[in-house]
Amino acid sequence: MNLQESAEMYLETILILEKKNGTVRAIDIAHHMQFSRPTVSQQIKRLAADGYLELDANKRISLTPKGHHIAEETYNRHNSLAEIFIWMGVSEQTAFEDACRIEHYISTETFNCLRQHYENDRKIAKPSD
Amino acid sequence: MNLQESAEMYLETILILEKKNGTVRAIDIAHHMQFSRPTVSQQIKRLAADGYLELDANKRISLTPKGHHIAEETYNRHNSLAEIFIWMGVSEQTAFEDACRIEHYISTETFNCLRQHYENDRKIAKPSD
DNA sequence: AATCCTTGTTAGGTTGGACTAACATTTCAT
DNA sequence: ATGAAATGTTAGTCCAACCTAACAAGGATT
Repeated sequence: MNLQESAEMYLETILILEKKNGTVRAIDIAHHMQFSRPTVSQQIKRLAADGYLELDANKRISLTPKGHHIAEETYNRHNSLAEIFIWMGVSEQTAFEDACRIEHYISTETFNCLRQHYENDRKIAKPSD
Repeated sequence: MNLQESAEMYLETILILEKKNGTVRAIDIAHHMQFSRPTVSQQIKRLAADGYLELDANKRISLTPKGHHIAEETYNRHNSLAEIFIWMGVSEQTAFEDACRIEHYISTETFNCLRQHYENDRKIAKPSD
């Protein structure tokens, strides 16, 4: 699989907008990601061609199972990483921003170890103790 | 400052080669990074123009203080992150590979919290305990 | 029905960072 | 000292991912 950061960001954004609005248009993605309409339009076309999403007759965007899977994975990773960083004392904003970049570069192995470590550790003590 | 990943990688590589060989040529960088000679030649020119390194009469490359500072920072971050990941149970290879990508995207704040956490935690117990 | 606003698309440009082919220069071995 | 090998540079290409300008299509209002 191993998509580029860019594609993962689009898919994650679509998932978020789906949860929030029920339905997703290109313009919503453009607003959310702060990209121009043409840029989003092109990327949507590419992601559709690659089977990550589909457009209905009204240009509503929906994730295919393949796209949904990646979106969920990215979304979960993002939130988990942020949670861990916050727990370690990072400010909320920085934690989310860093998580958003790192989520695309961390391997499953390292991510799992990090989460495992966090869960074990949390049982014993808060870092402030 | 906030250099691109690419530039940081060049500077870190130069530092490593400096430590290893004493002196650094473009070809050594090309071999180490697996890039073509022209690619390295161009990037060296750019980094020199931006004041990160200098070339002597024999085209030997040396980091300016500005370049050295970034190289050291990147290098340390790389090694620290790898160390932390390994400590959490990640395999050596994955730890270094992930660290190499993440080092360019993690903020100072998050990096510090991570390292702080690691150091505190290590005093108490190894993760295997 | 004509118009306007929103949304999407097309065409073409820019930038960063890689590439190959070809040329230039330096170094080294004989 | 000369010819070959190694190294560096120039010129031009490619690709991903962004951009703006301009056009196209649809719907709601008057």
